[in-house]
Amino acid sequence: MDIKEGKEKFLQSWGALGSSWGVNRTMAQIHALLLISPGPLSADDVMEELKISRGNANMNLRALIDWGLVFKNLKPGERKEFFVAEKDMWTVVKNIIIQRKKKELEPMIRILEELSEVEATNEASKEFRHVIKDIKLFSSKADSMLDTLVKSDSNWFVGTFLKMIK
Amino acid sequence: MDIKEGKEKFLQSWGALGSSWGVNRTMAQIHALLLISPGPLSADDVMEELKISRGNANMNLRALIDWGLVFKNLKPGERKEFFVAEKDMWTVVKNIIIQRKKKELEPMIRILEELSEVEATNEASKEFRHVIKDIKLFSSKADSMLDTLVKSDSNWFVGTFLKMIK
DNA sequence: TTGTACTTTCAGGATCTTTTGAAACTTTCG
DNA sequence: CGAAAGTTTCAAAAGATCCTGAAAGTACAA
Repeated sequence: MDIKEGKEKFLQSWGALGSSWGVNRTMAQIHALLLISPGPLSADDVMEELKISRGNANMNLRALIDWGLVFKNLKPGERKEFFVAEKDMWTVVKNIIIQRKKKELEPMIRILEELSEVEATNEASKEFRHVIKDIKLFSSKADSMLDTLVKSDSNWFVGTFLKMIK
Repeated sequence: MDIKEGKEKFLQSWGALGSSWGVNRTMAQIHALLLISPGPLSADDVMEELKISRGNANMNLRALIDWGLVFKNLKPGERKEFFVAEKDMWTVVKNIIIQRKKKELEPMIRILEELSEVEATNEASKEFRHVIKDIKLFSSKADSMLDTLVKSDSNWFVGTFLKMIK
C-alpha cells in the first residue's frame, strides 16, 4: 500500500471512529491528519488536505484544543498559527475520558442524588428507589475508578493490564 | 420529590446520557422506563408512557433486545408480548462494551493492520508507520483489557477497583 | 379458512447536527 | 495610522438521523 492510499484510509477510519466517541467526524479527521503529519500544520494546510471550509477548520481546531488533543505551535517569525497533535495515545484517551466524565457521568450522578429523594409510597416508587440506588452505587464506583485511571500514568496502564490479562 | 416528577427526570436524563453512548435517545428512554417499572410492559405501555409511535417503539425495542439490554417476556395465556429490562448495571455496561468493541474497536484494529503495510519511503511515510504502530499497540492492549473485563464477573469489578482506588 | 390481535416494515416528513462562506474582528508592521 | 495577514463568528444551507403512521405480515383460535 502506498502512503497516499494509507493516509486516505486512516483519515476515513479515524473520522468514523471519532463519531462514535463524542468527537465529530471532522474533528477526528483533523486530529488524524495532525497525528500522522511529521510537522506542525497551519489552518490552511488542514483546509486544503481535508477540503473543508475555513470556518469548519477553525471551529474544530479550537474544540480539539479545548479537549487537550491539539496544541497551538507558534513558529518564531511567522504570523500564522500552526498546530500539532497530542501523539501519546494514552494521553489522548485520558483526555477524552476526562471530558466525557465531566460532561456525562458527573451530571448524571448529581441527578441520581436528587432522585434518591423520591418518597417510597407504592410499589412503583419502591422499585424506582431501588433502581436509582443501584445505578448510583455503580456510577460512583465507575467515577472513582476513572479518577484513578486518569491520575495513573501510561506505564501503570500498560503494566497493570498486561498482568491482568494473564 | 414525588414519583411522577422523579420518573420524568430520570427518563429525561437517561435518554440524554444514552445519546452520548451510541444508544439513541428513545432507545435509552425505553430502557429507562423498563428499568424502573416493577413488572413487564407491553409495546402499547411503552408507546403511551413515552408518547412515541408504534413503529418507533417496535424498532427500538428490537434494538435493545439485540444489545442484550431488554428481554421478551411472554405471559402464558396472553397473546401480547411484554418486555423487561436487564437490571444489573454491570451486565448492562458489559453488553454495551461488547457491542461497541465489536462495532468500533475490532474493525479499527483490522484497518490498522492493513495500514502497517504502507512502505516507508520518505519522512511522511516513516512518521505514518510510527503513529500507526503506536495506535495499533495501544488498541490491542485495550482490546485484551476489555476482553478480560467482560469475562470477569460483577464482584471482580467491584473488588478489584475498590482495591485499586486505595 | 377466516377473523382478530398483534408485530414488523419502510417511505416520507420532522428534527437535529454539521458545514459553508462571507463579514467582522484582531494583530502586526511599515 | 492604514493596509495586509490572519482568525473568529454566525446565519443560512446541506446533510444526517430519527420518528411517524399506514400498510403489509404473522400467528393463533374457532
